[in-house]
Amino acid sequence: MEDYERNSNSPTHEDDSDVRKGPWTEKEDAILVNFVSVHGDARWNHIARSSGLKRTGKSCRLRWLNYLRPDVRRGNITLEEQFMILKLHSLWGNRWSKIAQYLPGRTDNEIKNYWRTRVQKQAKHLRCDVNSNLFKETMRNVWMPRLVERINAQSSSATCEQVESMMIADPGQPIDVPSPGEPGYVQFNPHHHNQQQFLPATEISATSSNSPAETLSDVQGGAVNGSGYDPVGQTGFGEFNDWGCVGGNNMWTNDESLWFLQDQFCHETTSYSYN
DNA sequence: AACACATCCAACCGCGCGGTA
DNA sequence: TTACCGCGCGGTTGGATGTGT
Repeated sequence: MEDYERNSNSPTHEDDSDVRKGPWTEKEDAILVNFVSVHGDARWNHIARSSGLKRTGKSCRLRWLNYLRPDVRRGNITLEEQFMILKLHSLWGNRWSKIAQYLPGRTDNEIKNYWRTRVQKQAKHLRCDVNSNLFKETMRNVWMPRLVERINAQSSSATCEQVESMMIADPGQPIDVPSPGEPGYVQFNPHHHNQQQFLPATEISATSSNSPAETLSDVQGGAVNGSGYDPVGQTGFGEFNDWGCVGGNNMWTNDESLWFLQDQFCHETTSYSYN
C-alpha cells in the first residue's frame, strides 16, 4: 500500500489525480447519499462518475454499504450477535457476507473486524490457532454456552425461543447442538418469550425490529449483576462466576473475562499441548 | 503530563465470479 | 469462445482513539 496516503485530501498521485482516496468528508457523504436516494444503489462506477465524486465505484459502494446505508448498525455487538457470529463462523468460516445476512444491519466488514480484533485475539492469548480444533471446541463447549447463559439471563431482551432459533439459524444444514449431558449442553430458560426471529436480513421487513442496539453497559447490569442470575449455571461453570462484564465491556475485551476463559480453557484442556 | 503500547475500525487492495457483447 | 467490465468478497493496512505506566 505504498501508494496510498490516507490522510491526504489531495490526490495520491499526479497520475491519477482524478481519484480521491482516504477518509470521506461530510460533503462527499452528502453527495453520495443524495445521489443514491435518487438513482438507487446499483452500478457503482456509474454513480462514481455521474455524481461528480472523485472516487472509484468500489469506494462509493463500500462507503454506502458500511457507513451511509440507512439501516446500518455500528458498534456494540450484542450477546446475541456474538453468539450468531461464533455459531455461523463455525459453520461457514470466513464467509463474512454470508454471516452478515443473519445479522440485520451489520456489515461483513464489521463482523470481520469483530472476529479479527476480539476472537482472534483470544486465540492468540490462548496460544492456539484460531482454526485449530482445540480452539473451535473451546468456543463451542465453553464460550458459546456461557454466551447462551448470559443471553438467557437477559430476560428483557433475549428469550428461550430466540436463542433456540439462533441455534438452528442456518437454513441449509442442521447445527450440531450438544445433547443433555454432553459438554456444552445448555438448558434454555423456559420462562422467556419470543420477541424476534433471527433470519437473513433480506427476509426481515423494514418494520421488524431486530433487538435494539443495547449497550454493553446494559448487558453488564442486566445479565451479570441483575437479579435472578444464577452463576452456578446449568453447564457447571459456576466456579468461575465472575467472568462476566465486571467493569469491562464484553466477554472479549474484559480482562477478567479473558482470565476466566483462560482458566476455563486450561481447566478443561489440561491434556492438550499448547504447542 | 507525557509517552508507549494496545485496540478499534474505516477504507484500501487484489482476486475471482458472473454477465454481456 | 473469448475478452471485457462491474461487482462483491476476503484480507490487510494504518490512523485514531483508548489505556497503562
